[in-house]
Amino acid sequence: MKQKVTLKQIAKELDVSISTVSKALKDSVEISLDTRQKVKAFAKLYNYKPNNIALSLKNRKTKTIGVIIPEIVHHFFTTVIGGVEKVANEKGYNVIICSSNNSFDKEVINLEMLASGSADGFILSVAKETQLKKDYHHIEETMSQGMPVVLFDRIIDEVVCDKVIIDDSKGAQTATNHLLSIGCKRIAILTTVDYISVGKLRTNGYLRALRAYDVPEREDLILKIEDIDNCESEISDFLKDKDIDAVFAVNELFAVTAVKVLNNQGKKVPDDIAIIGFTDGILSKHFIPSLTTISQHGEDMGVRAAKLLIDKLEGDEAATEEYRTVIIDTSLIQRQSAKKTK
Amino acid sequence: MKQKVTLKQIAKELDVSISTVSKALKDSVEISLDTRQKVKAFAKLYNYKPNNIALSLKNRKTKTIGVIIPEIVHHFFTTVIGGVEKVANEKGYNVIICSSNNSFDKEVINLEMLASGSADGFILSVAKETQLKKDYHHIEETMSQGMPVVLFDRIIDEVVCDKVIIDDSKGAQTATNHLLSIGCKRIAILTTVDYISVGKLRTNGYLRALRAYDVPEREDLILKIEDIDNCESEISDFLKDKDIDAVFAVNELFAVTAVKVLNNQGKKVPDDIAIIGFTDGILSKHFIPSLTTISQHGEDMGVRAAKLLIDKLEGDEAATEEYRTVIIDTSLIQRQSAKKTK
DNA sequence: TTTCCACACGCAAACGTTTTCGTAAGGTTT
DNA sequence: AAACCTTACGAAAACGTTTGCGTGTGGAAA
Repeated sequence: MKQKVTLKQIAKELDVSISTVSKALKDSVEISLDTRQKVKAFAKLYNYKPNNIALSLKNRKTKTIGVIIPEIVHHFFTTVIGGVEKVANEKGYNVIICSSNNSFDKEVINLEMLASGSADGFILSVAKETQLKKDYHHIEETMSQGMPVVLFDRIIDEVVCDKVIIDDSKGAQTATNHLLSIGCKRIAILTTVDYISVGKLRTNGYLRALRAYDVPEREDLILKIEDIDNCESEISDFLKDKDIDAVFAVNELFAVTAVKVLNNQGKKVPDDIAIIGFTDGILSKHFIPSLTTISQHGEDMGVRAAKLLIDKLEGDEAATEEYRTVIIDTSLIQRQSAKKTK
Repeated sequence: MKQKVTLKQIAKELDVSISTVSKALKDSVEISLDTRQKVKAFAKLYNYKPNNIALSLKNRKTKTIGVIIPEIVHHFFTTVIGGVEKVANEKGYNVIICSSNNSFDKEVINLEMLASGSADGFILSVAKETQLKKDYHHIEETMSQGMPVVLFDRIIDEVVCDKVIIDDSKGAQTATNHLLSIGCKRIAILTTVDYISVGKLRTNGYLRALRAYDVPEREDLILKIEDIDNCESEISDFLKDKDIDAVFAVNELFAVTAVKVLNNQGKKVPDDIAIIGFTDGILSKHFIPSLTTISQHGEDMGVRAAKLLIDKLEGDEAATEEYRTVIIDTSLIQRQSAKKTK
C-alpha cells in the first residue's frame, strides 16, 4: 500500500529542495522551466495533492464550514444543507455536518469539537434542549474566539449574530388568512409547546390573522403538542366531535395526522374540512389529498446563511462588526387539502 | 475579539516552556504538582482547547470519517448517516458529509478533497453517474493511498473493499412472495432502469419469486422507469386498464404514485389491488393507506459500515488485508396497502 | 581582471502539538 | 568531599506546507 506522497519525497527523488518543489508546482519564475516541468511531471505521476491539514495549520484557516442541525433525518434541514453545500462548494469551502439530535450536550460537544480547529465558522440551528435550557455559552464562546456563527430557523434572540429566518408569524398569518378567505370560520390550530420558538411564532400569526378578521380566538381550538412522535391520539381526542371547518397545522406531520384522524372520524378533507400545513416536504407533496402548505424555502435559507457566513469569513474587519438578519419570504403553496367552501 | 489560546501563549504568560505546559496539562509526573495546578488553572481560565489541526498533522490522522452520498435530501441516506454518526461519536470520530448530487464529477472532487487530509477513511454510496460510467479510479486511488473505503447500498462489484448492503434481490423476493401468498396472481413491478444496481437486483428478486410460484413472467407487467421525478404519467399509462391484482414498487415514490394513479383510475388500494413498496420512509409510514413495505434498516447499515471502517482504521495490519461484505437483513413491514384477497 | 547582476535554487521560520532526550540544581549516599 | 540519583524542567524534532531572504554560479559589462 502506497502512502500519500509529500513534497519532501518528491524533493528527495528529484534531488532538489522542498522549497524548489513547492515553488515549481506553483509555476514560480524563480524556478527554471526545466525544473518546473520535471517536478510537475513527477508530481502528476505520483498523484501529488497538497495536504489540507498542513495548509490549514499554516494558513490558520480550514476552508470548512461547520453545520450543526437538530436532526439529520429531517427533510427541511437537509434541504437547507443542500443550499449551504451549493454556495460553499462554489466558493471552495468544505461542509462538515453534525447533528445534535436535539440534545444540548451533543450540541456543545459538536460545536467545541469543530471549533477547535476543524471549521472556520458555523451555521447552526439550535437543539430543542438548548431552547429550553437557555444556555448559550457555547455559542458565545465560539464567537468570542473569532469564529463567526450564523443561526437559522431555530434561532436565539439573545445571541447577537447573523441570522436567517423565515417570518414564521407572517407565514402562519398567510396560512390562516387563506383559510379565512376561502370561507372557513372555525379554525383549529395544531401547534407545539411554547418553548419551541417557531411553534410559538406560528401560533401568534394564527391569532393575529383571526383578530384581523374579527374572528374571536378560542382556547379550545388550540392544541399544543409536546410529544411529536405520539401525536395521533392527542390529535384524535382534540378533534373529536369538534365543530370546526378548518385546521392549521404548524408542521407536516401534524397536518397528515389530522387528515388521518379526520378520515377515521368520518370527515373528508377537503370537502368537510380544510387543512393547511407548514413546511413543504415530501409528505405534503405526495399525500392524498396533497397538502396546501406554507413553504419555507429551505434551500434558500441555506444559500443565504452560507453567503452571510462566507462574507464574514472573507470580509474585511469593518464588515465583520455588523450583524444582519435575513428574513426569507414564505409562500403559500396551494394544493388539494383546502378549497373554497361553497 | 479574543483569539484562540495556544500552548505557546500559556507558556509565555506563565514563564515556562511549551513542553512544560503540554506535559502539565497531561498530568505528567515529570512536572511538579505545583506547576501542574498552576498551568491547569490558567488553561481552564483561558478555555484552552488543543488545536485539532495541529494534532491531525502530528498524528497523521484526523479522527474523521468522510461520508459521501448521492443525495442529501433523502430519507434513507440520512438514516444511514444517523447510524454512522452514532458509532463514530462513540468512538471519538467526527463525521464529515458530502453529497455528490448523483454527479460523477462532484463525487470525484469531494472524495479527492476529503482524501487530501480531511478524513482517515470513507463511507460511500456511489452516484448514479458513476454507476453508468463505470469509472472507479477515484475510489481505487483513495484506497491505494492507504485510506480504507466502505461502500454501502449502491456498491460496485468491481471494487474490492468492505461493503454493506442489503440483499435487494431477496428483499424483493420476500415482497413478491408476500403478494403471492395473500392470493395475488398478476403482479406488476415498477422498477428502475437496469444500470441502477439496486433496481436491477430487485427486479431479479421479483422474477425469482414468480418462478418459485410457477407464475409466468410477463414483459408487459414490468415497467422500467428512467426519469424518477416525472414518473406519474409513465406509471399512469402503464397501469391503465391493466388486468392486475398487485403492484410491487421498488421504492416509496413509485409506490405512492401508483396508489395515486390507481385512485384516479377508480381502483382502491388495498381492496381492488395490493401494493407493496421498498424502503421504509416517512411516506410509507404516514400515507393513507399506510404502505406495506420492505425495510432496509438504514440506521443499521450506517452502524455496520462505520464499524467496518473503524475496525480497518484501528486494526492491526493483518485485519487490514481482508475485506468483508455485510448483508443486512431486510424485513417485511406489514401495513395497510396489501391484504389477503377473499 | 574586477565588478555587477540575473538566475536558480536552498535555508529556515512559522503554524500548534507531542514526545524523546538532555541537563541543571539539589539532595543523598559513601 | 566525591560520586550518584532525583526532580523538574527545557530544547528540539517531527508532521507538511509556504515564502522571504540569502547565496553560489556563471556570464556580461567596465
